[in-house]
This record gives sequence, C-alpha cells and structure tokens, in this order.
Amino acid sequence: MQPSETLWSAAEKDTWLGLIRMMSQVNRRLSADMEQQDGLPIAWYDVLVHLALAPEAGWSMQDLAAQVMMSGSGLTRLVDRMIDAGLVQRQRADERQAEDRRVVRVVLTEAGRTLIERVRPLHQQRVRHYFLQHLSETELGCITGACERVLSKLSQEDMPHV
Amino acid sequence: MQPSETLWSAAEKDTWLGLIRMMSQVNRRLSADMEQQDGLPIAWYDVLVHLALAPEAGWSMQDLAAQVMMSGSGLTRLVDRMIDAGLVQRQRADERQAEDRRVVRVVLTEAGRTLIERVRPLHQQRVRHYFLQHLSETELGCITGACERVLSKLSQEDMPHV
DNA sequence: GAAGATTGAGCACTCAATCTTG
DNA sequence: CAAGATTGAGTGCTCAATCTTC
Repeated sequence: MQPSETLWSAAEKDTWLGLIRMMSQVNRRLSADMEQQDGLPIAWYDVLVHLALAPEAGWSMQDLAAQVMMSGSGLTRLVDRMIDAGLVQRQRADERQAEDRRVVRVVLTEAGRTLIERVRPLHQQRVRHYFLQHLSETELGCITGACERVLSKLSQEDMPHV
Repeated sequence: MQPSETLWSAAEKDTWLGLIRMMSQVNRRLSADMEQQDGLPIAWYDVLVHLALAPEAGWSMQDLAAQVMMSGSGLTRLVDRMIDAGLVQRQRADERQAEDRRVVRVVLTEAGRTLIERVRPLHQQRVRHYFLQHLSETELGCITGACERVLSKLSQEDMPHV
C-alpha cells in the first residue's frame, strides 16, 4: 500500500491523528498524576466529580453511567468498589415516598465529599498545566465550536426517524 | 461544592469537556461500525494499518507498541491473537544476517495485507463522515496547530534534564 | 412485557517478574 | 547488568442473561 492511497488530505490526516495522540498523551499524564499523587483512579474521580455536582438526591445509576460514559454493569461494579472504600452510598427508594422503587440513587458520603473537594482543584490545575495553558482564546473557541458541531450531528444520527 | 468553585473559565471547561465527549463518541461509533461491518476490532486495525505503512522488514515489537500506544505485554498478546487469525507473522532474526537476535519483527501476511487494503478506505470514509466533514479548513488548521503545540510541550517535559 | 439494576462469563489491558541476548 | 520480548497475576471493562418493579 502506498502512503498516497488515502481518501484524506494531508491536513485532515494531521488533524485526526494529532487529536488522537494529543488526547491519549494528556489523559495518560493526568491519569498517572492522579494515581500517584492523589491515590485515586481517574474513573473514580469522574464518578465523584459528577456526584459533587448532582442534585440533593444524587444520580440514578442510569444517569450516572451516561455522564461518566460507562456501561451500566461497569458502573455497578465501580460503585461497589467505591462503597467498599467508603466514598459513596446506594440509596434505594425504600424510605423515599412514592418514588420508583427500581431506581438506585448514588450519593457521596462525607469522606467522598471531602476527597473530591481536595482533589478537584489539583486535577483542574493539571489539566491547565498539560493542556489549557497552551491554547489561545481563539483556539479555545474554535475547538469548542467544532466539538459541539460534531457532537450535535452525531446525536442527530442516533434518531433515524426525524 | 458550588459549581462556581472552579479554577477554569467557562470557555476552558467547555473546551476540555467538549473534546473528551467528542472524541469518546466518535471513537465509540468508529469502533462499533468497524466491529459490525468489517468484523475487525479497532485495535487490530491500528496494528494492521501501521504494518501496512512499515518498511520492508516490518516493525519491532517496541516500535509497534509505541505507534499503537499500547504496553509491550499488551502488544505481545494482541499479536498472538492476530497470528492465530493468520493476519501477521513474527520474524525472529534467526536467518537475518548480523541482526540483534533479541528483537522480534512483525510483518503482514498476504491475508493481513488484503484485509487492511479492503478496510482502510472504509474506515477513512467513516472518519470523514462522523468527524472531518463537519470541520472547515480554518478549524482543521487551528486544531492541528493546537494539538502539535500541546504534544511538543508534553514531550519536552518527559526529559527534565534539558 | 418493558425498564432499572445487578450478576455471570469472557476478554483485553496493565505492572512486575522472568527469560534471552548484547 | 541493560535491553527486547514474553509470561504471570490481577484489574476492570463489555455483552447477555437474570431479577425486581412498573
């Protein structure tokens, strides 16, 4: 196969491969730093940070799975481990009045809230250090616009009956 | 935790979260399409496409692992499975003259070359469909520049003794 | 019967230890 | 003993099947 046999322009190839490599490397760094410095797997961080911004009652397993981009069964087991670590709790609707008793809500424990409040600024600083600080205002806007356009087209395709 | 307690501007947050979500969704789609339509896991595709562009002798395990961004042990097992499937071969340096006999080179079989030549244009078309077609020339250049800048800073940090 | 969540089985990755060669 | 590759042990994800509730 010759390198020239491609459907892409050089610019398109550079963009796509650049994005893949950049996100992979930045995420690798963020993940390693959090694991080593904060003792926290990045997947746990994702759950904690979404719960920290959740409404009073927490999120259902479904909502939370969508937010952290994980399968339902994957989240069940992740939450199991985080409960063992004392960071979150399950709340079945047993004592909640007139709520759908199928849904399980997940909420932070005190320890979980303390941990995420300590770690979140550290993580944000690292994202700034590895990524955000190298972008201009113009680039921020350009990238955000492109991402939102792509995401919106993708979600439209999910519903073929439009 | 109040939503306002953040070290980031709204624009920065939108960029970072947008990129994560966009790349995750696009990759999910590409992966599902390749699995369903071509019967090929995306990790296998990555290996095949790098070998298709390799020099005559193929790549060493080390080189290939770096290119597909995988650990050495992960690649060993992936190559095992791809050999079972008849797509690649290991070439120890036994018969090669005066070459380091520790390195193992990986090369495509005929079946592997046929497969990647069939699948590569399909994949490229899907990347265009889900992602590239929605970007302007300006955005392509902007994103590429930003990615390359971030990657270059990251690789500089890897060598503290400069 | 459909929806929310969990469980079972299987797969593919990682780090650390080992084997071989330089 | 350093470097390339593989093996062992463990982790954490996925899809499909199951249980409970609507």
